[in-house]
Amino acid sequence: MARPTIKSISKRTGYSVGTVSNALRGAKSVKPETRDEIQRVAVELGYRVNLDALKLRTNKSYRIAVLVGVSTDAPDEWEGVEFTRILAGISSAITRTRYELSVFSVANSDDAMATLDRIVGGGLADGVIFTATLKNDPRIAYLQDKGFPFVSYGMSDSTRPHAFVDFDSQTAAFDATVRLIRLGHRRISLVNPPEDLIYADQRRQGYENALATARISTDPALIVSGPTTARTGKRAFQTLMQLDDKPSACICANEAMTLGVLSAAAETGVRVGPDFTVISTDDLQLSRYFVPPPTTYYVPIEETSRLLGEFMLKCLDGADPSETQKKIRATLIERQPDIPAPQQALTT
Amino acid sequence: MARPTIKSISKRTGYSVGTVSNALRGAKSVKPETRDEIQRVAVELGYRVNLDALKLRTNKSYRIAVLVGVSTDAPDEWEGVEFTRILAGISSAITRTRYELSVFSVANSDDAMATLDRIVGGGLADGVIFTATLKNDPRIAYLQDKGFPFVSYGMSDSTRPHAFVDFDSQTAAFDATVRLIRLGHRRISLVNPPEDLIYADQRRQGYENALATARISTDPALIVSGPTTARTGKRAFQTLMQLDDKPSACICANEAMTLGVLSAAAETGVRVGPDFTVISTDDLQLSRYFVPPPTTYYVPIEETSRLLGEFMLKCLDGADPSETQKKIRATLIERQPDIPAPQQALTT
DNA sequence: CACCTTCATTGAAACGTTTCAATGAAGGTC
DNA sequence: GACCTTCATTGAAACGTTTCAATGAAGGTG
Repeated sequence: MARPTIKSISKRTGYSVGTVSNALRGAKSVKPETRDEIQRVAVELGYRVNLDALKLRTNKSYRIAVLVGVSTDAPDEWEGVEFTRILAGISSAITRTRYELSVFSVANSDDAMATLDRIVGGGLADGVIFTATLKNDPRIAYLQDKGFPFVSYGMSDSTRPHAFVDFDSQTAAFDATVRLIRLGHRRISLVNPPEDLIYADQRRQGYENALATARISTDPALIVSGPTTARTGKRAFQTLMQLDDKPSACICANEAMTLGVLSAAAETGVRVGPDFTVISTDDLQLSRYFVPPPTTYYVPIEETSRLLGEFMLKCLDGADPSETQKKIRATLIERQPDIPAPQQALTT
Repeated sequence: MARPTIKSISKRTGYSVGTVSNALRGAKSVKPETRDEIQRVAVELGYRVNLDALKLRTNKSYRIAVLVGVSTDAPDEWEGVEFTRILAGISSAITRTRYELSVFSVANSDDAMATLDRIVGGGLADGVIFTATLKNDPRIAYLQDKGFPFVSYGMSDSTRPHAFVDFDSQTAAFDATVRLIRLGHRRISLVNPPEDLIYADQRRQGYENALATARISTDPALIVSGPTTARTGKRAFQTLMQLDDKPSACICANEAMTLGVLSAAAETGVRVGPDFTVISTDDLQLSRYFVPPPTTYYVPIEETSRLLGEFMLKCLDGADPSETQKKIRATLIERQPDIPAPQQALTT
């Protein structure tokens, strides 16, 4: 028994396929009773629309592409991004629509561009979602140029407005820095993601603003950046401990980096807490299990990702960018008592 | 300028669409020179096959569905599964084929079954990949019943053979247990995933075999199971420390659980190393940054996942199950010196 | 009653492929 | 030269939708 089609329903009810099609989509032109009857029969027969035919006809793909970056810089390292959550968030937003999620795994920028070209040129999706916006992001330039709908996780420096969901890194970094200054810290390190990411700048800005407000001079040596992995965190800590004037605290960009810093501190014999303070930024609430658990700025990734999906739908509906932009504030989770900065510099 | 179709090529070359279609697929019935000419023009025009039309006609979807489980039991907890890697692995296997990846996020078993029904009944994909096989897995029963191609990550207890890639949990658990016994441990705990998972049994089997070989009696109180999260690890450790006869070591099912155990140990004041030994199982090489870094059994998830993709393609090609089954052995990574078990029991 | 509107329905074309029976040209055999 | 094969190509149907101009019935107006 073949899969029921619009034609089966037509035959069964006696209405033409045109009417059936209209009825199923609830068009106003169909008499309510007719519509109900047809829909009833459709359910009875277990009818499901054939997406391929639909797509062919309408030239829509009913598909949302998600670009998943899998870095080849550090293939063995965890980057602290839980795509499961991101996908679940997007997924929950598009449940009950006709849309499906297509995932494209990309290794680098060239790969991403080639993939976008396949998607746009080949009609593989109606819209794209991607993360980690760059300064002068070529993906955004390309998609805006093509007029192809997209939502980015992370704002951009593009002059033309577009849909995005962003974590307010600047405020989080500002708050974290202020917090440390209040505790008496003067030498504060910023453990940052790669410099070509937009949010690296946002974090730096927040950090520097806080220092400037407190009239503390900035020191470039205190800012370390690299892939958002534990390895980077570990190396960062080791490098910082080589300085003549060592920091007494650091602010990490994500959980993986925090883990690396803690690991390096433990190896070096630096006691996190009394000697050195670590502040994290969390996606997963994972850092509460670190030793010791650091104070953190938390952003609920799944909820955030749901917004990505919702904005995507709005975009596809032709919504104005102003309706599809949102900055998310982090929640502070205090895990360490407010230990004041050590009175004398670390001597390691 | 619209997207070029087979018809554009037909017009341009003068050959009929039928010939063009055949030529593009390299059918033998087309004269080589004709074929070359058509293919040249196709490239020239930037022709790309319209997948929707193709699918409609052939009734294939050229799509592989991946079920991503996102547990709602512990929505806030990290389950230690990096889907990015799994997707990247599968992705790399199907690059250069016509297949694409569709991701379906499912919350629980019912959800998974409903999703499968949509996929199979709606022709949303040609094959399915999913993880974490259960005892008496309803997904496997359903798919085998429908004769729908699938590859599972994890073997099953189904009586009919099917494609799978599995991590050899039993051997890893056996080896870990033997290792601890050699170090003098007699009270060894197994921190296990939920009991309905096939690999929970495999781990238990390996563990019990090792104990039996050493003529050490088993104690049900030493086996704790729950979602593969840090929370479970933490609670497990706390529970174990309530026992009169406490264990001196434990074997965790994944990195998240290990992290939880380490966290609980630190809070309880138990010194991991001298007082208590932790052995982990790694997907991500993340545990090397734990404090202290535990010895671990590592399985390279990305490579493993590539196999999932390759087996899927073979299945779709009608390969025999015997060609699409593989058990992966873990690699031992020793991170702790071989500290013998403490001579006297823990007193916490 | 002739005419116009409104409303519900129909029928056919179109989307871009694949597939397959039919066509016709070229070459071989007797 | 009549007949049969082989080979390359053609033309049209089919896949399951949506869309839109056309149809016709019912109701309203003068």
